[in-house]
Amino acid sequence: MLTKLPRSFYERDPLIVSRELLGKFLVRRTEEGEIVGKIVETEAYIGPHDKASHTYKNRKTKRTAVQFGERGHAYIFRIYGIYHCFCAVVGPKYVPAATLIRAVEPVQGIELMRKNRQLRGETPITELTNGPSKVCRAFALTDELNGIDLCGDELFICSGEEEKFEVGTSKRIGVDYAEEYKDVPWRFFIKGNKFVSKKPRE
DNA sequence: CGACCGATCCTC
DNA sequence: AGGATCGGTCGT
Repeated sequence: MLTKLPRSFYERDPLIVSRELLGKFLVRRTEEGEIVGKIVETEAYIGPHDKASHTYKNRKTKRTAVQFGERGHAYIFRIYGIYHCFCAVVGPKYVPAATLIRAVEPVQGIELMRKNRQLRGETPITELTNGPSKVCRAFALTDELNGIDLCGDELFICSGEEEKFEVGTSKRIGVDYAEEYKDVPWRFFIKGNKFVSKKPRE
């Protein structure tokens, strides 16, 4: 039994939301079918003070605009020209913050995920969605979905069966330029889960 | 306007 | 270890 998260879920402290998104289910509906994955890894980007955040110093551009809007929408941006990352806009109103979905555990629509990923040979299932851009490929998340309401029916997040797990934390990945914010423990993951992406460097 | 670089991933 | 590939950002 899956229940769509209400907007109020997203309208809280980004660090709380990032941690609580673990174990929740990301659902994507396309014409080809439904794709579901359990969120196993997230990162918080808390906005104006966070030097790793796209909205550091309240930077508002065409790209970051959705982070300044209503909470509970999708922030999807292009990275390295060819890949995408997917975040949920979270936090108190008017503060541009987001939670990056770094990895999910495939639950439903696995063949569709494989097709969307367009990989050559037999890829182990653990490699399908264990990274932010891999999730976007598998779930067919592109620029067109940037800004979409996660309280709608095309892309949303649900709570499901209560599950017990230990939460691990670490520094965030790929933000070593962020000076005093590069080592803050704002990456959250389900301990022992096989679908978590690479570990950060020491 | 030009140069540089990234919340990444795949292939060599 | 290197390449893909393009928009944001900053310096000239």
